[in-house]
Amino acid sequence: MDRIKVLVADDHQVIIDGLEAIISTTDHLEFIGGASNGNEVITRVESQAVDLVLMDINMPEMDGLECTGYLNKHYPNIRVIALSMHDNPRLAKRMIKNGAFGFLLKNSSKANILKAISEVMEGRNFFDPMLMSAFFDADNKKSSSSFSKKDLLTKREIQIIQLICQEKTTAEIADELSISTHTVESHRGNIMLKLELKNSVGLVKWAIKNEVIDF
Amino acid sequence: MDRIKVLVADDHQVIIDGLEAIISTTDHLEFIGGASNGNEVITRVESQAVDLVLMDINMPEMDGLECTGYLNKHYPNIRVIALSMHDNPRLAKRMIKNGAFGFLLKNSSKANILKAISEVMEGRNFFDPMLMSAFFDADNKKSSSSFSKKDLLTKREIQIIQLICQEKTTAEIADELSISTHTVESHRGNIMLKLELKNSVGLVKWAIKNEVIDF
DNA sequence: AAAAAACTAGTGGTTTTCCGCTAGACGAAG
DNA sequence: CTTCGTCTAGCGGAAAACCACTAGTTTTTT
Repeated sequence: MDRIKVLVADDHQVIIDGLEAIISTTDHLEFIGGASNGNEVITRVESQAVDLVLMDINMPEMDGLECTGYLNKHYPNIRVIALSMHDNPRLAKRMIKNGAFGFLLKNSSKANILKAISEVMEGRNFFDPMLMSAFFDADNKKSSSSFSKKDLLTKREIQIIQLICQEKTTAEIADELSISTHTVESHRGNIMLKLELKNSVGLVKWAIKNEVIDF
Repeated sequence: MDRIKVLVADDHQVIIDGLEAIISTTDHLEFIGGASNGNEVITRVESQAVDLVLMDINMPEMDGLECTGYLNKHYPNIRVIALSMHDNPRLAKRMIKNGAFGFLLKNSSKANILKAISEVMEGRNFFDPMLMSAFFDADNKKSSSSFSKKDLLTKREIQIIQLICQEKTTAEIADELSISTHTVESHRGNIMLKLELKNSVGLVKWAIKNEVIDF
C-alpha cells in the first residue's frame, strides 16, 4: 500500500513543524504540507491527493469545524483528525459530527498520534485518552461540586421531579403515588422554591444537568 | 513492587474463567478469585487484600453500580474497572461516578484489558475505545438519522422552541418577537402537533436531544 | 422526649399552557 | 395565476401549572 499522504492544518507554524517531524520520520506516512487555515486546506485538496488531514479547530478565515464539514461533504475519502489545545468534550462532539474520525490533544504523545492515524485510516474512531477523562470528569465535577442544590431536595421531591420529567401531569403523578393532587402540588411548589426555578421547563433542564433523570 | 491482586466479579463463570486465564498468565498480576455478585465481593475484600476489582455491572443480589459505590466509600484504595456487555455511555458515566476508574467491554482484546489494568493502577482512567466510538456515534445517529422530525419545522418554529426552552412565557416570547400572543400560541400548537408531544417538558427534552438548543 | 424535617392535604385564586377551529396576508413554486 | 407553505391573528374553552397560605401526621434527628 502507498504511503499515507498527510496534510497538517494549524495557524501556528510550530505545530506544523512538530507534526511534520513526527510524520516524515515514520515510514508509511508522507508529509505533504501545511495549511494555516481552512481555505488553504480546500485549495490544497483541490490540487493534490490527500488521504488524511490533521485539523486544528481554532483557525482564522475558515475554522476546523467548517472545513471538516466541507471536506466530509465534497471529499468523503479524506479522513480528518481534529487537533485541539483544549480537552473540551462538547467541541470534540461537534467535530465528530462534522465528519472527523478522531480527536487528538496537541500535547499528545507521538505514540498516540501515530496510533490515531493508523486507527482512523483503518476506518475506526480514535479519541485521545485525556479527552475521555476530561469528558467523564466534567460531569463529575459539576454534580459533586462542593455544594449542590440537589442536596436540598428530599427523596420524595426527587421522585416527583422524575415523574414530571416523564411528561406526567399532576393528576397522573398523584395517581401513581397514591397521594392527593394537592400533595403533589405542594411538592412541586417546594421544588420550584428550593431550586429557584420559574417553570417546569427549567426543571427539566436542571434535572438533566444534575442527572436526576436518565437522559 | 508486589503483584497486583485482582478479583473478578461476574455472574457468568465463563467470564471469570476467561479473565483468570489472562490474569494468571501475566507476570505482575495475581488472580485471587471470582465473585458472582456484589455481596460476595464485599465478603472477599473484608477477608483478604485486594488491589483491583474487575466488576460486571449486571449482577444479581448486589449489582456492580452499588458495589462500586460501596467499595469506593469503604475501601478507597481498591481500584475498580467496570465490565459490560453493552457499550452504553450513560451506564459508563454512572459507573465512573460511583468510583470506577475504567470501563471495559467484555469482548475487549487481551491487550486492552492489560492496558486498562496498568493505566488504572497508575491512577489514570481507561475507557474502552469501542465505548468512545459508541458515545460519539450515539448522538450522530440520532440527529443525522435519515429522517428527522426536525425537518418538519420551520425557522420560526425553531425560534419559538428556543425561546420556550429559555423558560420564557408566551407573553414574553410575543413581546420579544413583536408578534401577538395568539401567533405564538399558534406556533406552539403546530410544533406540538408536528413533534407529537404532550407538553413543554417533552419539548425541552426533544430540543436537547436534537440539539435545537445549546445545552 | 422534644425538635426538626418531611410528607401529607386542603382552600382559593391567578396565570399559563394546551386544543380546535377559522382566516387573512404574503411570497415562492408550480 | 393559482396553489402551497408559512406567518400572522383571533375566539372560546378546558386543562394544567403556578402561587400563597394553613395545617395535621409521620419520620428522623438530636
